[in-house]
Amino acid sequence: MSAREEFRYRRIADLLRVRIEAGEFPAGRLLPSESDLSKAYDASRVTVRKALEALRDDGLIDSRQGFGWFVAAMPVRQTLARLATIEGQLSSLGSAVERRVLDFGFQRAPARVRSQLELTVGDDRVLHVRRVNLADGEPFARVTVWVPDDLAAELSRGVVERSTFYEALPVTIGGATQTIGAAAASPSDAALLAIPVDSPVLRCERLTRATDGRPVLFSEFVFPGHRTEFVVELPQAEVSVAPTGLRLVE
Amino acid sequence: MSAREEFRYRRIADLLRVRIEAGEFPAGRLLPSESDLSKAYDASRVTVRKALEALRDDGLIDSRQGFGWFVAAMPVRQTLARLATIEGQLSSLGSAVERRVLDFGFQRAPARVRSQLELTVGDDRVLHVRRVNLADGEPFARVTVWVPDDLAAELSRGVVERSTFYEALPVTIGGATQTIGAAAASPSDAALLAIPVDSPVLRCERLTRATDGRPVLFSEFVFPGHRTEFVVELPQAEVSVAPTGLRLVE
DNA sequence: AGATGAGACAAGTATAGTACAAGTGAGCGC
DNA sequence: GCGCTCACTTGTACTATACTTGTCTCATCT
Repeated sequence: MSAREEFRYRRIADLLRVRIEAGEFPAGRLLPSESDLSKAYDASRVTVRKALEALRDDGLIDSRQGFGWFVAAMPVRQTLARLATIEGQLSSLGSAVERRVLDFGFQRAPARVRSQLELTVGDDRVLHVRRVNLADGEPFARVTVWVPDDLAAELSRGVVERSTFYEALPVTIGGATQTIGAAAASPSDAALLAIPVDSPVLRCERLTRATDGRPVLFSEFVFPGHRTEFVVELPQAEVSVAPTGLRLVE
Repeated sequence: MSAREEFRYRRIADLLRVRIEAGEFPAGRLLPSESDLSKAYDASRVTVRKALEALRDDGLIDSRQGFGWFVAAMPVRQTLARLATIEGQLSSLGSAVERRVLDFGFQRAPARVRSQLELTVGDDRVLHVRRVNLADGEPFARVTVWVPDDLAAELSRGVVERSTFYEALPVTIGGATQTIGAAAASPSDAALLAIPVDSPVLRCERLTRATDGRPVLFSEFVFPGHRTEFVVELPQAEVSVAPTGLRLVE
């Protein structure tokens, strides 16, 4: 029994969180009533309430007196967190994550990278890092990253091996645009990922921007198709949770 | 057990919206009176009124005291089914979209579909539709869809060919979870999509839920890898809904 | 001392049902 | 034509009920 679940309300909160994040209750949807939940989880209303209040503190749900508990509209950050840290997902599942750096050095940016990072021809020196990520000793991704050199001053080969770029960069991440496509494994990627040449792979490109909109990171990921897949939550337009009797007065 | 029902007025509003958008009431046409509707839907006039007022807030209908409720002259096109229907993106880009239905019929759900749609072994009849989507005459997707049969009563082969499932289903879409993976083209898909066998394809599964959380649609998409890729926006602070879209690459 | 269980009560919401005021339009008598 | 009635409509306001959350009190257990 883990320390997190020492208390019943903690355990119930975790169970509810899983159900909500699994999409059983879309944003705006009412949860079962406190009395229903207390019956379902065989706990008192006090305990169920503490669990719900804990989830409200996390911003996952909200409530209105006489109405009920409903899922808050939030899912964007959730999605970013899940997509942004594939390594984190694996490590939280107990896998031993290892980053093996193959190339590390400064060079002039290839044309595609230069345009994506909005660099000029004269000022196009970038840090180029190519590495393989392994989970439990098995390769699961080949990652290539380009960083403008003025942001890469603090980076060393050791830092890149130990931490993610999002942690190592001296800027605050504002967002990213990612493309996901299918391709056939190139001979070099096939060798790195221990898969046959031309077998299907997921190929992703991601352009990450700082909060001021400046592109700070261009990365390419290649995942073996048989081992990986993306999960995307597609929230629908928010349902109104305003009281029906509410009306604007002049 | 208490699967708490969604609010009646919202359910009635959904039913009326479908009837209006299906053209049962042309623009300017009077709807049945509130008392008629309350008899027809076996609900009180207060409830019917709330449903109508919800539709008025959406700009779909309007009312005049002593006259009645009528369909608005220029009904605001509902932004509801915005869930990245690829067809919509293509048609908005000017491509001629065509849906060619290959299979259409009722059958028992395969085990995986049954569990995803949360059906029981006794109650597992589903509508199974397989089709090919074409843009400008070129195939760009093979789509297979399963719908619980109680939701498929209104669907016909013609409806499926003319409209998207999101428009045709008599429920309001609440959200969806989508997985994206890479695979090798099967012989049948290769033939349908006019690509070589074993060439890389994007394979997506999507479970769509109604606003009350009930799974209403399970679909599988296969896209040729060389022509298509997904674009995912990962904003961190913005509240904007970030739709996931599929983009054709040249 | 804090987590939990059980309950009572207040306040808010959705719905059903009823009643009445006010607006609309068709049909009537003139 | 005009004015009127009358049936029907929406707009609004209540009551009542069942259900919900919000907030207490008190007891029990570790």
